[in-house]
Amino acid sequence: MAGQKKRDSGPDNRGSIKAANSTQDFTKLLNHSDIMHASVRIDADLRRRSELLWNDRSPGTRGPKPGLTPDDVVQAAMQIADNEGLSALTMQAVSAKLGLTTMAVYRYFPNKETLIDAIVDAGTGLPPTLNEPGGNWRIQMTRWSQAKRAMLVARPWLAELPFVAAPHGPNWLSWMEAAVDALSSTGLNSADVGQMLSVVAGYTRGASDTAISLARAQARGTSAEEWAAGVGADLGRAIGDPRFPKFAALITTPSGEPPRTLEESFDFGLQRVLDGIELFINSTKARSGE
Amino acid sequence: MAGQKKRDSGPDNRGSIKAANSTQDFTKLLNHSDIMHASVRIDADLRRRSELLWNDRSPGTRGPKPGLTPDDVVQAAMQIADNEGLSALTMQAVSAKLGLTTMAVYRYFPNKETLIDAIVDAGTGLPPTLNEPGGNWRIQMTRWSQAKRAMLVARPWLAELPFVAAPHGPNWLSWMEAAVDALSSTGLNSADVGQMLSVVAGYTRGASDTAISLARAQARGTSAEEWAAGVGADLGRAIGDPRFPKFAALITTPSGEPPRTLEESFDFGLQRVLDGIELFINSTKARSGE
DNA sequence: TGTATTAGTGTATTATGTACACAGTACGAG
DNA sequence: CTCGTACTGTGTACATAATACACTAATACA
Repeated sequence: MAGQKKRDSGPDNRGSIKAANSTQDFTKLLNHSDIMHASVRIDADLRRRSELLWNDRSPGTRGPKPGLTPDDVVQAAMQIADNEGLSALTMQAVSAKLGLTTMAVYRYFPNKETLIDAIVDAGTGLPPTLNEPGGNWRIQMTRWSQAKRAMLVARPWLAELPFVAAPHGPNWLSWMEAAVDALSSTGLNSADVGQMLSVVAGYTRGASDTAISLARAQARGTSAEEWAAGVGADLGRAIGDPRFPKFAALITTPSGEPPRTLEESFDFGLQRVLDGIELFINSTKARSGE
Repeated sequence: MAGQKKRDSGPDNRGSIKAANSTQDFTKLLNHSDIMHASVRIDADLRRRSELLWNDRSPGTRGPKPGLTPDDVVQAAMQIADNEGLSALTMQAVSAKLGLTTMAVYRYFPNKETLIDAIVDAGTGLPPTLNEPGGNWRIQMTRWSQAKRAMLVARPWLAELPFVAAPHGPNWLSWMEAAVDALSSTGLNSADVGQMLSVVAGYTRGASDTAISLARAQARGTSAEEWAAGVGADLGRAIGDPRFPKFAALITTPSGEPPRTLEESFDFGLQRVLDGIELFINSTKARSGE
């Protein structure tokens, strides 16, 4: 707590001051009309976490040199989450991997929550480059969505955390930037760009859940076959149950074509979503005077 | 462990046997072609949880009567999650609310994980009735999606758990049943119905994240204004940062119209998604004869 | 040079899940 | 009718984990 308070009250809070002035602008993005007051008290917990996430900690020249960088700690924590899952990510596991005592980790991150904020952003990573030659918004958003899904599947523990809840780190913002950039070429106004972004981002997140669940099972050592058999058996409880006739029929009716993979299914759904967006873009264009 | 093993090996495992026979059918729903083997070993952890979730525990006539029903325990646990959040849901809190010792709870649920499986399904509740007169698939799916979002917002702790991960309880299946029922009137084949379902369900889940995050903050005592100010300040870090020019422009450009509420924004996006689905339905109809 | 500052250690506390042994109760077989 | 078995609830004990606190040692600047 002591070290943390010191960091909190540092002189370096320009970010939040700047932001407070433009709060009302975000209501557009947040699409929430109740919140147009310019000087509401900011949620204290969020601000603290956000500052810890963004502020490069002041070097502080005195005393012994740290043996590690904060990024070393983040990398160790991420490896644990990758290899053994989020539940294995304990402060003791991190310190052991780093060859330190448990409490030494607290010199780098004031508590576990802050460390998790850090690995969420680090694990998110940077988006792929989208604006390659020959692309249009649709191709770019397809790549964006696929890349985001791949990122979530590669680190299934990311989806185990309350995700959209702030704080948002620089990597997360980079993903937003890339998508806004791609959607800007549609000619939509900024409100509609934000809207279309949230449609694609929403679909991407929600429709990745099944693949994320599989990835988590695989990280735990379960084979894809075992996982599928388990889910299948679970859903199979609908069969013969009078409460679920249509669903039971759905999963027992053979369809001619070979079944899609999870990824093909995601891509197929994504194209339906993009169809809907395209329809909107075209009708907006038509309406606003060709 | 002892009590649990007893329940595991009861004679009542018809569900899993039945399901094992039809595993290959689910591959269609799961859209995963790798998994067409009929007799793969089922993921042990999932099966145990699933059985505990579905099997009404055999009454067992001997001994003292239980003072409570399992549902009493579920209700108590849900109240705690509702009022104080998932992190306040401890076995001690549940037992205290019930007026029992901590270990007594273990007579009703062999471990915390199982209790959580139970409150997830209980918290999911039943879907609304969709097939009222004058509806079509689009109206019905709109209601379905809105209701599911409302359910998630009402119990934001549901989205804090790895959701799509099985086991799926009867209430969850009821939601599936309702959606499949609604989509059946489109004339799509079963594979496509499953596909459209996963598009709507995916969008619904993912696009609800922001509202869920707000709901969680509110449950914690943060006002909507504080939450929005915090998120706004957080996103505002993009302003002036050379890495995020487009995003910064997006959130600072004033738009003429009044901003949408979170709910309006969700609904608007949902209609774009349904537009895409409708396009697909129509083109499928056109292609297959008409 | 010495003092303030900081990195890392060691120990203690608290919260939590859960194993285990026991006490009391009530049904049903003898 | 009664006794043993199966079952509910209690009390205690323990392992894991987060983290507070006091301490040692190192090091740059006044």
